[in-house]
Amino acid sequence: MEKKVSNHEIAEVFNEIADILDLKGDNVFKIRAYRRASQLIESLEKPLNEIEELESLPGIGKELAEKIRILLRGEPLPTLEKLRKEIEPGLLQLLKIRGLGPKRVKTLSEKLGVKELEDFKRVIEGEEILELPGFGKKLVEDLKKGLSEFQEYSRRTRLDIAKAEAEELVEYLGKIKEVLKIEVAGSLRRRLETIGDIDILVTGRNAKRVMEHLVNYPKVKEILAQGETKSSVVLKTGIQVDVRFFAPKCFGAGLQYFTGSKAHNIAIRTIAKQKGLKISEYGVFRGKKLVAGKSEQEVYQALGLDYIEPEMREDRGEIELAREKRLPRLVELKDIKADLQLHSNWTDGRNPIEESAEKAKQIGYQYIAITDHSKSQYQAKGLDEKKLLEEFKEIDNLNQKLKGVEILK
DNA sequence: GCCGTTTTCGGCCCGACTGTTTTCAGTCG
Ligand SMILES: Nc1nc2c(ncn2[C@H]2C[C@H](O)[C@@H](COP(=O)(O)OP(=O)(O)OP(=O)(O)O)O2)c(=O)[nH]1
Ligand SMILES: [Mg+2]
Ligand SMILES: [Mg+2]
Repeated sequence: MEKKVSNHEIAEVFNEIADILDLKGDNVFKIRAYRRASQLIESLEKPLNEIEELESLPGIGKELAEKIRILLRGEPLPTLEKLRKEIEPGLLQLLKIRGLGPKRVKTLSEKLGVKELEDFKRVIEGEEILELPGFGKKLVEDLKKGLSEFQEYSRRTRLDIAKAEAEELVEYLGKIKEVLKIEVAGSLRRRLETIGDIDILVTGRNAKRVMEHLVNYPKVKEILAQGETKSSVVLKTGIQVDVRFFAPKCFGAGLQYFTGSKAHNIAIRTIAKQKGLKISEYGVFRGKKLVAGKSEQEVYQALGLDYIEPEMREDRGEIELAREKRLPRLVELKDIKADLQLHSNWTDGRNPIEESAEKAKQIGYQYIAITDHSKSQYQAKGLDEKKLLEEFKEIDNLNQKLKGVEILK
């Protein structure tokens, strides 16, 4: 039987290639091409082996398509095999430590013979490291913190957990009068399933005051950076929070930037450039003149694009659709008309049927279906014939009683 | 490595914060 190679595995390969090239100091644009491909593949819903024309994917050309085909066949990739021999493989994990990028890892490797994590743990406690160019006392202290976070926390957080954490922080931030408006941005706003960090955008009168308020949040464990427009902290849960402050006149451009994704940003900035414009988080500019920035709609409009919902901003073809006015309408909560899979407290469900029906009506459902287990599922308190008929009777009665929602059985 | 109604070669997004820097590299968003 043929071994199935997942999109994730292929994305990992391209990311590893990018990391190795980075350590070797290779061409930054080539590295970006590998990283972009990795990100794209990670975000695809369809398995790569079901995609007819790999070259039609944005950022996938002849070379990468061929490499994907090799990997899909389950064969080793010569490029990767060769690159792996050129560096110490143990160095790759060091890149995940905050504060350690390719240049510093390279220095540690060349000057102190660091080959892997264990070596780094040793030299970070020693004196030699302070002799290295660019490695001062403060940096070494920061790297120690980066190391302990790397060992302590998992890399990404589930959306629901991050969302709750973000809402709590937003409420706290809003307490001071200098804050006018707060928006959650980044992958949380794009509703990815997992979140790398919480990105929050604030507008108001006094940036300094806002940043002071942020670092005084009781759940802050560590301050990574605190500047005039941008600060980063780590919460006690290990989740990182990035906060950016903007004046109201560039709030839209700021939100557009901070929502991302990175690939989407690069794509729209490239389009702007072709049109003789420049986009940054401060607005859309023609020369020095600000032409858009108050709202996100303005930003997209300035590029001749329809507004793109955050959930679609992944540079997977949404920009082309926006240009052609062919973007799909996303399903919203109000579009959901029914729930056809509900258990009740007649079996293993938590709520009485009436409560579920009332709630359904409240959130705008037209009908629900009760699908309790039958007696073949005795471990889930499945109903026998007699009980089932009794339940049907209750449902009939409820349907008489309740208006505006129907219960199916 | 990718890409193109300005290009098939020569570009490739733009900016903030920090430390050790005497003018900016490195890392990160
Ligand atoms: N233009 C531009 N914007 C960037 C870049 N890196 C990050 N951004 C913007 C877009 C991102 O969505 C946003 C927040 O950065 P993050 O690193 O937190 O990424 P994001 O939240 O998308 O994903 P995450 O779940 O945190 O890994 O900042 C960049 O290199 N260029
Ligand atoms: Mg983020
Ligand atoms: Mg972030």
